[in-house]
Amino acid sequence: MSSEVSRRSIGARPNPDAADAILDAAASLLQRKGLRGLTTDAIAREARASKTTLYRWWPNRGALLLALYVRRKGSSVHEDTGSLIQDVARTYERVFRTWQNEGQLFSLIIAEAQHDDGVAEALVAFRKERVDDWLPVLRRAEERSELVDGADLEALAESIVAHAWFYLITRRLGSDPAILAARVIGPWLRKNR
Amino acid sequence: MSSEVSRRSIGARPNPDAADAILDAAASLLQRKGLRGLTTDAIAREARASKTTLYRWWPNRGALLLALYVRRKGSSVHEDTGSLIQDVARTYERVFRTWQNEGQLFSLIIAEAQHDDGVAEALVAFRKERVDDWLPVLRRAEERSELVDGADLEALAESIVAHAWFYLITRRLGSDPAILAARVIGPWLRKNR
Amino acid sequence: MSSEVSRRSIGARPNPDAADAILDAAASLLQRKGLRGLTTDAIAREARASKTTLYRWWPNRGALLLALYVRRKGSSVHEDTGSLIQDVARTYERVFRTWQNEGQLFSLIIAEAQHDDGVAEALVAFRKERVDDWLPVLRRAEERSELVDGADLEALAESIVAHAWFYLITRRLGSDPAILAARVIGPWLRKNR
Amino acid sequence: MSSEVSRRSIGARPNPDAADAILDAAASLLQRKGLRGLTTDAIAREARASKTTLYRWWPNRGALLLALYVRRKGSSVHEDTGSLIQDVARTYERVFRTWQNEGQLFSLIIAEAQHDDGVAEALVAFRKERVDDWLPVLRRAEERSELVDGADLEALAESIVAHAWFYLITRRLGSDPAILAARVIGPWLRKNR
DNA sequence: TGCTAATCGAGACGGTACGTCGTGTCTTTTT
DNA sequence: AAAAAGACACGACGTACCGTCTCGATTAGCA
Repeated sequence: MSSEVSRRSIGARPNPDAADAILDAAASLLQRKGLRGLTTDAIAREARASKTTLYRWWPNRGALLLALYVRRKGSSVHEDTGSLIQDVARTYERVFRTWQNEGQLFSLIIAEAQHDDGVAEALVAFRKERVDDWLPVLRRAEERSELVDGADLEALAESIVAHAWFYLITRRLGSDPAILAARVIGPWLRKNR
Repeated sequence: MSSEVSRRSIGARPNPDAADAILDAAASLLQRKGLRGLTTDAIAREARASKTTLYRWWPNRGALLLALYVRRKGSSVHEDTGSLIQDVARTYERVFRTWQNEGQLFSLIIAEAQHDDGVAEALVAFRKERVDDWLPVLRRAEERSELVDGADLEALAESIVAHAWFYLITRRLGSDPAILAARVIGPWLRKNR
Repeated sequence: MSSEVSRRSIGARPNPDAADAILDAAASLLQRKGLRGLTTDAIAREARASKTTLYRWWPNRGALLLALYVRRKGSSVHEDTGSLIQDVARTYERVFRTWQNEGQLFSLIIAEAQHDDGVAEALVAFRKERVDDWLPVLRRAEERSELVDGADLEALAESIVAHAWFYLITRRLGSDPAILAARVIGPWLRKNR
Repeated sequence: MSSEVSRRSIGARPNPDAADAILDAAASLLQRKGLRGLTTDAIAREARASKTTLYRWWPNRGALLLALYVRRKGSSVHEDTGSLIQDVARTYERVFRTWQNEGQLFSLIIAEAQHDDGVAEALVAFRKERVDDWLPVLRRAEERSELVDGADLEALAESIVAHAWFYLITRRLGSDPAILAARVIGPWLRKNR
């Protein structure tokens, strides 16, 4: 927690500590109680904040969840092992491990996007980021001649991401990341290597 | 509606008419009022059923929504145009058109699955069905030598489904089905054809 | 239980065993679960009877409760110790002890009487019986010159019963029966004795 | 109604207007629809209050009914005619007249008290209040030497109340209040007056 | 002996109420 | 002016109970 005992007004301007405390509280609740515990009341209480403050920072629950997810996911740097299939496998492994804990949150955002256009737009943008993150890695693989000729790198990137999300949604985060990587990347790899 | 005026017990066993009437009512409400009108109270009232009956058939609202979705989507017979890429494109076209109206319902089910294990299981089973639906089509394509040697048909089937869901979630149902099909299937197709 | 394993039709006429079993079951449930467990569903299940049978014997829940109470209360013979105040005290003691277990049932009947005229009538008749039961005892006390001159025996009888019911309703069954008897009877007793 | 159009939060503390509005609504419903119309949903709707608010003020329906009864019965000031028997008679007359309309409500509370400890406690307290109300009146009668020597005033007060409740329960509100008063008070009165 | 009539257990059904929960808005009091 | 506090309206959810109904099996009495 960024502030322990109490947090008061800091005068006639918003107090960023409040927003932090709210996100911290939400994260803690998610860890301890799961999705069902992630209510606006509980978050505010946990943060020793008021719902007024919560709604001053985010227009609705979905926006808060998204902010929470973005803050928690951290950077999406992909490794460079020299082998695309290994890069993908390691990413799947890392992402699945993360999602074991908070994949629910991501699913919930998907749901929230149905009622809230703001969340929906943010989700669309988020997808694009994830896909774009892959492009440099894929270009290097292409330079190493790992890929079939004329491979559509964006399509491949999207496929990688789509499969990750698909496995999250269908609750198969326990799958072997290496096998999944092979299945997804396989057809894009040059045969005679 | 399967029965108009009244519907009574048919003895010491569930009356399928009741379940039908409830699904009919839910479908009608979805059409007329949208997702927000799909409350258990409203559905029961519309069906002239009691909530007891509704909850006898489905353990919670999510399960009912899934049943509704499954029933509405109809059979998933894939066409056989003699060209896999066209088969996939046509399916995407059909599915996206359906989802334009009730994709929300499906997204909602995904969300509901996060805090309801029953719905989650049903969703997992649903995925398997969708994937299995594709296998015969893919086998025929293989016999026609459309696919690269040693193609993992199940992986391909899963990829087809994963992309569809991914596009739904990221709100890109307006995308060109043919282009998407080409991107998904492309790398699995034999080159020298 | 009057019948152990199963109880079938005995032809084209009601089977009294069924009614017995239902009352037995109700009594057992009341003992074990209290008033809240005394639902028509639970009684039927406990009796291995069907609700159809239950409602064949009694038109509604109130009637069943009343039958149960009447059967359980047994005879209301009052003792004759030679002292009215002792007679009353012993009766209060016995009745309060009984009500410790099933006074709730009696209160429930009072409630049921509000919606059901049949139960109401039965309750009125029941009061009259209780009052009349006291008259012989009071007459003997009068002959022993225990009472003030010109005592209205019916009024006294009613007062005795009214106080018992009042203590039941206001949950004071733990009161000392002798003290209560003295308070109720006191003013009716001749002083110089 | 204490507030007509809208009623909002008045800060971080309960708004008594809400409770008032709820009781008003309940009273109105009782008048118009009778006991069966007195559902928590209907009361909340009529009061333009939320069920949350209703249950914030009273733990359950029974408690609300009791509050309603207490408020409606008004003050229990007993008249002082200079004659105890007349005071009692007039009170019986007034109470019986009131109960003609809402005795059901009181009976229902008695019933509710059987499976709700909160209501039970309230009912017990209510009895004590009613009994205590009588004590000043009885003391004045004693000072006027109306009562026999050494009369237990509390016992007498309780007897007065017990008989009233008894007559309510056994549906004899049509009885002559003067006769009843004479029967109840008679033995407590000094003879040679 | 085969037929008829009514009961029985079983449990689903319509209807209706209850009490809980979650969201987003509001107002007061304190800083 | 912003913060904590928490009450508020709205409205959904899932549970419980009552009294009615239909089924298939059962049994006694009549033909």
